[in-house]
Amino acid sequence: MSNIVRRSLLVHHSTIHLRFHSNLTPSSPNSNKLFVGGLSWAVDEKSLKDAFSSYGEVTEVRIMYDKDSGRSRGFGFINFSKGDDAKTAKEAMDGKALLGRPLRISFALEKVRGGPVVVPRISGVGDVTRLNN
DNA sequence: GTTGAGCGTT
Repeated sequence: MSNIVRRSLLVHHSTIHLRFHSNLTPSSPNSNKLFVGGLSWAVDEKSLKDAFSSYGEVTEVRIMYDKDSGRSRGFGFINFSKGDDAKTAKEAMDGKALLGRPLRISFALEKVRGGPVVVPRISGVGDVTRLNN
């Protein structure tokens, strides 16, 4: 009888270990940067800074605007001087409404340009003999 | 004139 050809999945899963920041749930006040979402399209940096500067010293407030329309994308970033204040502001303003729209605050992911980019080193794939050494 | 979850440039 015909034998069911077993799919030889001997390809393992390679040894690609994608290491993220090992923190998929940024609930740690280790970062002083807060991600603010759910912002109204009428909210500006001044309003945010004015609303968050009351909980701590805001050193940086950045709202992402669209390059086509020039309207705010509805999210921004707030940089506090202390992570503790950021956590306080987060726990304090998260869920609250600003300009008629509820805010969604969470710790921002450190997007660093030219940061520690983890290069997946593929090993055991073909006869790749040290192409990257 | 609109829309509605998300993660950004100097």
